[in-house]
Amino acid sequence: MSVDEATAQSQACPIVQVIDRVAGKWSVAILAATLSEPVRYTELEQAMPGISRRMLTLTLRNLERDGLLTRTVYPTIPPRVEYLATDSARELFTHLDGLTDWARRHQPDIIQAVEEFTASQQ
Amino acid sequence: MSVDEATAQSQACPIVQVIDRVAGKWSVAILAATLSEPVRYTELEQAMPGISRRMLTLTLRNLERDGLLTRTVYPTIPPRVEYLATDSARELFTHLDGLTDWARRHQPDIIQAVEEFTASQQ
DNA sequence: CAGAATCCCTAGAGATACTG
DNA sequence: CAGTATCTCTAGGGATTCTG
Repeated sequence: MSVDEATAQSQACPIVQVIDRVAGKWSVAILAATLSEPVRYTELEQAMPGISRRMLTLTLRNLERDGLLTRTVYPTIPPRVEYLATDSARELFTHLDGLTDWARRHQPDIIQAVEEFTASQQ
Repeated sequence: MSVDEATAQSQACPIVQVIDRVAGKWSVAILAATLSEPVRYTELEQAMPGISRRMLTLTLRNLERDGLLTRTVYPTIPPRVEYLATDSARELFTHLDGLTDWARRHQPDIIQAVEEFTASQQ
């Protein structure tokens, strides 16, 4: 691939779109938690140690907006809201497996590269 | 996968590590441009329309630090510096193809989902 | 040519308190 | 229970200027 081709591809690049959609600090974790079964708001809050209500709600809204998550409200008292990943999100996750493998295989290399680089900067 | 399993996986999650490494605004584009041949600093600057020198240098340094890019200095006058993606980065990119396919296939769905969601918020 | 240094501004994210 | 509403802080990123 030439530099120009790379540039053109990067502009409307599908990969960039995927990354943008999933780059949030909690997005992947929340999707992973809702892949196989509906999960309630409070369950998610407990499953994500350290997340604030604000970020939980914001991330859920974004995922719902992008069609990666469905939000189902049961109008009971007290209210009950369940979140479930869509087929689209499940399919996305199958493609993430390749990346996961890469990360696992190259983790030592990366750590070493970072150490060497840091050392070379004194 | 249970909620707890998803949580545990998300903590030291390899996927999160990959995303963190590639989530920068210009990282993927720069890697793509240097995949097949060494590219000079100025060539990169011209190939990435809109990038500032600051971000170009910062992104290059991060990629170099993570072992995804090599930086070769030719001590000539004027100086000449070439950047080239490593094998590690090239292998990473093969795994990005799956994501690219997903993005291309689901682009219409996502656009529609966003439109419907926006509409439903009045 | 290939950067380093500086200033600034905004979006992402945390903490806390309030509510249908 | 499942959210809003504020306030705040930091890091990512842009614009501009300086230099070996």
